[in-house]
Amino acid sequence: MRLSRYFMPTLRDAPSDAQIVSHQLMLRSGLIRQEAAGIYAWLPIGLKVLKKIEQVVREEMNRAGAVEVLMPTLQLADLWRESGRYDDYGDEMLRIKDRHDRDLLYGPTAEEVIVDIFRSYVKSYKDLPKNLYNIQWKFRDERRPRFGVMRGREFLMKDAYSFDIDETAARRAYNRMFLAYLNIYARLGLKAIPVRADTGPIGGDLSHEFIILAETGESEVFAHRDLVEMGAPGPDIDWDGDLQPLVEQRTRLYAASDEMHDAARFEVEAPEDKRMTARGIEVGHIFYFGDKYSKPMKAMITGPDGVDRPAQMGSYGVGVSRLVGGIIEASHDEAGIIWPDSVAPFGVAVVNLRVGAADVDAVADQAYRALDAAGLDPLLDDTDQRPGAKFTNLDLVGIPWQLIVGPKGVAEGVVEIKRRATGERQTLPLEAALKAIAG
RNA sequence: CGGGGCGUAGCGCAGCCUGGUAGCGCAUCUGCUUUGGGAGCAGAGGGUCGCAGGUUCAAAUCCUGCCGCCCCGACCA
Repeated sequence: MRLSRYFMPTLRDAPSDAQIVSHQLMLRSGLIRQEAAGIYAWLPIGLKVLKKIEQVVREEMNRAGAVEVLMPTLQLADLWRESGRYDDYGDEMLRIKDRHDRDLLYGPTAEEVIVDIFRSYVKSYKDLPKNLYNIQWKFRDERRPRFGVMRGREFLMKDAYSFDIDETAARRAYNRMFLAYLNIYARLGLKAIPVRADTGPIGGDLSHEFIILAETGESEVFAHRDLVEMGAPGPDIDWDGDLQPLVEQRTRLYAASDEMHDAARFEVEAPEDKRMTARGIEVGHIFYFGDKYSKPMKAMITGPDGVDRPAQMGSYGVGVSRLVGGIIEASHDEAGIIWPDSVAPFGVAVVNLRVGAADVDAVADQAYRALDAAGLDPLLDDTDQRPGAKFTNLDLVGIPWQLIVGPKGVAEGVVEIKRRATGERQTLPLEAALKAIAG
């Protein structure tokens, strides 16, 4: 992409509405534009990042055996009357009427719709297990939207729903999601901690929130240090096998957010040098809720004994749009965003420092074509701004590499490369520079 | 939903107290000079001062109502 033809409106000053760093950086680097409280338009590079995160989530869900669908944003109120939630949900639900005066709503979540789909096709235990997910915009009319996309009213969420014949099988489904989530966050360059979450009236221990570590995070986490260092299980586990040991390895170590924290237990379960207190952002939540929806909505499964039982369900959410802000909170410096390679809007920026000088243009072009051919999705800065402005902007936007082509270097047959994350620079011949970036 | 704050050019702000020609920086446009970390000079354009009503000879400024946005708290991907 040529920057001169692109749309990447950066701002020198952050709009005063934005208070937290990720929100300021998202506005300044032209990722989003606010249209109303908690409602944002996604501009080109913001959209690219969002799509990349979405794709990571999709790949890991698929790997864990989930199957993608796409449910509508608008849902029928009647389905919610069946589950009993229509009246309970309150003002957070955006209610709409169509021209026939029929009650609709903009979905804040999709349990009702997925149960409606599931029940109309699946009747036998032989068709289980099933895990269906979608990545779709949700709307919750929050009392107080804030923190930019971290707490918007309209947000992109991956929500998965598992269906099983009994609780034992449902636990297996839960375990798959538990481990898949750790892999997702690891691929996004994040350190995530699964913490036990309140299960509400259902009870049991099958609910976890995933909190990514960021100094500016909104909630406090207390965890055994080994849990953080243990990291993700990786993609090459046997997803159909017994995952319980891998999950237990991680759930037996102490981890709690402030509302569930028990200081006395923390001291017993973690030796002093292993006790970690940090700030974080909740970016995922998984739980098992049995027949809470399948029972009232009559999603019945016939078992091997010929008896019908409501499907045992779980649901699993990842805040995709929230992760954009979360990654920035976890990874930035004074100059701007530092994207992990896996989600960066462009892999590398080719910086032409003297647009119009034939020899410089030629080298920049050559570098751009080579990086494009190598699949690095390069951005060619062919604008007529001064060098300082280009560097400042590219640092702000956080493109992982800069390949800098200037008249001095070209005269000597070299270019410069700079790694955004570390600031490390190297001056070397073009071929070597391309190799260093393309790996 | 309780408490607090703010709406003046695309962005950041001053002016309001004490009513009297709407300003500054950045950005934008034109020209010249510049060009390795947000250039310099000269010129230009851009505003129903959130909206409505009121007071007044006169309202960005004072009064009333409404709307929008932000922050703190209780709730959430």
